[in-house]
Amino acid sequence: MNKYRTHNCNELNEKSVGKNVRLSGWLHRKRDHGNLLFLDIRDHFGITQCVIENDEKNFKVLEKLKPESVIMINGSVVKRSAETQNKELKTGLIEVRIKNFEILSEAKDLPMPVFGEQEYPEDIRLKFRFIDLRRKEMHENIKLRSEVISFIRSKMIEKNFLEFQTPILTASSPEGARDFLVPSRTHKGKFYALPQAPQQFKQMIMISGFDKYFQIAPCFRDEDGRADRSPGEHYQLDLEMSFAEQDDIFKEVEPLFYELFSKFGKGKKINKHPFPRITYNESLEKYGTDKPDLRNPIELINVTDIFKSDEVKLKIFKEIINKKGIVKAIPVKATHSKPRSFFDNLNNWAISEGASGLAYITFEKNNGKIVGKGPISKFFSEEAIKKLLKKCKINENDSVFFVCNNISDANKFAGIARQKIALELNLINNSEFNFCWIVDYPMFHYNDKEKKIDFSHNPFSMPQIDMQNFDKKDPLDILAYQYDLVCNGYELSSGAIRNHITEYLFKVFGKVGYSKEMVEKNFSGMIKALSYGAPPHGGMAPGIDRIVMLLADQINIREVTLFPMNQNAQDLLMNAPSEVDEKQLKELNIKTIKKIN
RNA sequence: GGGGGUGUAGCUCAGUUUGGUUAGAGCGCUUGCCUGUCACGCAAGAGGUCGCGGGUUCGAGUCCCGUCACUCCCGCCA
Repeated sequence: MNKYRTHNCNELNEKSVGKNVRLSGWLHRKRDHGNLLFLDIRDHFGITQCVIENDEKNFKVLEKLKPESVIMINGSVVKRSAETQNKELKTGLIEVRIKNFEILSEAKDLPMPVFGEQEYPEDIRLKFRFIDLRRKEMHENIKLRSEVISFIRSKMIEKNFLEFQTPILTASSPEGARDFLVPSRTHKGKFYALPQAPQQFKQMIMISGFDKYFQIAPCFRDEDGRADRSPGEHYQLDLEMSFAEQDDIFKEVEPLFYELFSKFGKGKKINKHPFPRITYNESLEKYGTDKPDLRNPIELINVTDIFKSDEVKLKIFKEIINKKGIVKAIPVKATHSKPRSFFDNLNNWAISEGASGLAYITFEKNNGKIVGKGPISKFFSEEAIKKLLKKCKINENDSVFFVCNNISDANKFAGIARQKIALELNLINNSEFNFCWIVDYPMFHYNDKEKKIDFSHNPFSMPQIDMQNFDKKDPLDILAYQYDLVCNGYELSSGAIRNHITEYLFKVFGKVGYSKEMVEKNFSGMIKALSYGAPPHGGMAPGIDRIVMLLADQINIREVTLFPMNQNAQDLLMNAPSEVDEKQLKELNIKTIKKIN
């Protein structure tokens, strides 16, 4: 017999009545009636009510014991009388009458309780994460994370992917995020880098002839945190396939996600695969972002023409249009019952977001005719109103918001406003998962600051053009076999078909100013590997943390991470980062410079 | 690196707009009472550098300046 327990705290039921049992767990909650004491004992599995009366010699000790102390109790299972049963609890039909007990570990006064659903400051939760993780919601989230990973792993193995580990200490490479560097002791003055992703390794696995690979891979990027992005490290389902085209990868991944979200999505509706494919340009045009929330029914419309014409006399917009600006309309249905304050508040919100405001027109029927209302309606001719209604596919109950700026800023802000307005109007159905692929990313974009062409995504992606015609085309018009998987406005994954032809890779890098020599130097392993027979290949890498976040219905990634760092990339529990001994630094040939303020 | 929000008891928060007696409530904690609770109940009590520093004022939790911490966002994230 196990020394600590005969049953866990979720196991006992009516059939156990009369048995002598031993339970171990945390003292969850005490209810002290003076001469009668109820103790809820909790473990990973559940809660069992235990009871003791004051004629027992142990009564006084238990009465004083602090919550969250770990105890082992011996007792007998008794049936509760009908009126004292607790239907909420799986073990609520019985209780354990305590005969004797042992305190296995005593708890001090708690910085935060485990019992209850009260919110607690995050720095305290992080500092005492081991207590926070005992709390029901966190415990469930982390359990879900484990189940999600197990599910993914078994599905991937079923699909004949092989799971491999790749190095954690590797080489720094240009492009991408800032690296975490690890100084080398044996090679003084040189550094390893933690991998931002196993990108080059997974390509080499294909080149090594393994056909399909996956890994639940840690990725390290020295970037600042966000609610949906941990600073420092995160996990990806890294996968790669040989002799695969874009559609082959989609076909492997779509059912995986469909099944995963069906199984763990708490009954939320999922759009059936194949998931819609939306081009990058179309996504920006319609949703103002490359990670659209398709639960939001609003679609942006370009109405620059209307504002350009003499039918509209709005001078500020015309000036911006003359400087290559555009006007994006955000048509919103059924706003007729909204008070003036609704529109004013949105305007104030826009200003607080750094925009100059959010212009709008509402419509109503007057003498059988639809007319525009609101501050800027006077600038519109009857004809302009007609055109607007037609183009935006709306009627007298609706309204249109306008954003006017240069193309990229107009799209970007219209995209944010689209989501804000939908949230205000409750247009987003939180009981569905809406997946789509964003495809046809541009290979390059123009970097305004540095006045040069840059990679807009992964430099190893295959351009959607023959190598022979590559130089004939404006690089900014070249698309890549590069795609994202998006769900409910979150980017879940990036992926690409890779460029497996060294000569072509040199050409591509050449466009952003890398000489052949620089590519050979910075990506020597990769170039070498591609030079001895590389299969065409591609893959992707969905973010595990974000998947679990969506499934757990959380908006903060720390809620699904066991031991996360705070926004300033500090581990408050382990005290990382920390200073190290002078001796350690000396071995590494490293001197720190004290920052002078 | 920049912008917004928050900071009052161990925790959640009120009080700050309009400066004025001894800074409050709930939960938790301590003590006492209580034999059927499951957010047990009842009573009493302890607990405060109002984030920190400076300033204005007869007087600052409240006004001003600075600063720190946390958080959200921008930048960054091939």
